[in-house]
Amino acid sequence: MTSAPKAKPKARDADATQKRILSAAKKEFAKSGLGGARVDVIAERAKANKRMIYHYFNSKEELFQRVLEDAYSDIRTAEQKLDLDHMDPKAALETLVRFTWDYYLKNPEFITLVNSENLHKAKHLKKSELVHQLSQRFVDMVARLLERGEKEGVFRSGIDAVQLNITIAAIGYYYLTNRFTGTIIYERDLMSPEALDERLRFNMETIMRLVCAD
Amino acid sequence: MTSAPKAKPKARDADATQKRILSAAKKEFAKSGLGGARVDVIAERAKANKRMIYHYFNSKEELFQRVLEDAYSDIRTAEQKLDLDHMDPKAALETLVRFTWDYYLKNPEFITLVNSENLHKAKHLKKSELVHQLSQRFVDMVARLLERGEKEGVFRSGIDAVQLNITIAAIGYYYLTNRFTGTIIYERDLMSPEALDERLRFNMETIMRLVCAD
DNA sequence: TCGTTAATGCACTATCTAGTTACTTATGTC
DNA sequence: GACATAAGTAACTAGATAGTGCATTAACGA
Repeated sequence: MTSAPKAKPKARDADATQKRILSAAKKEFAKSGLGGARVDVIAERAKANKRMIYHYFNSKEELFQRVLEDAYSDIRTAEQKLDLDHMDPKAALETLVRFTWDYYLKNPEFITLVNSENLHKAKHLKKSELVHQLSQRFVDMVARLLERGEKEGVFRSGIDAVQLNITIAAIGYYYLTNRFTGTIIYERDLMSPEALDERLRFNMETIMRLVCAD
Repeated sequence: MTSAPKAKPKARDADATQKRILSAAKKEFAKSGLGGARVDVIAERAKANKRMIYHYFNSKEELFQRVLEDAYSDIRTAEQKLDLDHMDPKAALETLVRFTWDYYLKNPEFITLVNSENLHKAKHLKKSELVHQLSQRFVDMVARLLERGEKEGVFRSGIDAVQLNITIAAIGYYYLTNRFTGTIIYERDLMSPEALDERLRFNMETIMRLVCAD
């Protein structure tokens, strides 16, 4: 019989549904920001009912907060896995610069989410204890690296770990987040493979010149 | 007599009204982004009627485009006034780095507007012939500076003007646009006068080490 | 003084959107 | 196998929000 395949009763799976919602929300928030994101769009893309979003996450803002927390968790976890403590200082620094660039490149939502959160003065991140802890660990890791390099005489002394972290992030982040206006202003395709390679090389040079002893 | 000052007939002044609208729009767009901005709020803050906005600017998007164009015009005009061509190359470069930082600091709306425009893939800026021309002049100015410094032997050779421009902007822009999440992650007040001074010094060092001959 | 044009104001609408109410259906446990 | 609980759905609402229709009034030249 060719009877209409009657919307199958659909197996129930709370975990899977939450994951689908989070994934859809990440995309939508990244694309349109917190304000521009549409709850209905998230529901549709998650193949869930809008009611489910409120069932699991209470409100659009709490959902955003959760998406943001997960995004920070992901990058901080990946950074820890670099295991910089067991590398030669120069190599470790190069690894960090390259990792940061690659991560932004492969996870463009991260950048847009952070932008959106800053537009809202970080009011969601403030509430997250988890992010707090992860950040601490991250800064410490870079501080140890600087200390080690200094002791070995390959890094200059007196470099502040926070300023360095900000700078490493900045030179990759800015290039990528402003790629659309950048393409117009500089009349150059900033996203071709060659352009991306060139930028990574330039960034590497910038940081090594800044940090390494003369 | 204490008669109610009967809403005075209000002198008509097309120019002044447009300027008030543009100024209010800049604030509102910077605060909430294109999507989050409310036309009613702009009207109220401009002490104009909402009808006026549509009378002069046709739509919310066209108003945004105009605000954005004006913002780019302003910074590019200010840059030209630096008159870098008549300064010693090193001093000129320092001047540019300091100017860029100061401009972002004193015009925080500029940053937020650019962020918002990039969220929308620069579709408004694409239409602007003016911005196109101004950008060209700006890149040329820095290219001349690099050339001059190279000839005098104070700058390294082979530095790309576009990459340098992007980097100078990045290290200031990122710090300021992400100051809210940054404050949380680094557990440090990034906006105190001392912190701002320190950042400018760090940025100056970053750029000079990158550009100057060893 | 008159008439044309441009500036201004008010009230309205069509549409959208976060969040909810009230319901149905699957799942696993005793 | 029935009961309790959690997963899922559809239709609705109250409030916003971009954009308009239309009437009114100032400015200014003839």
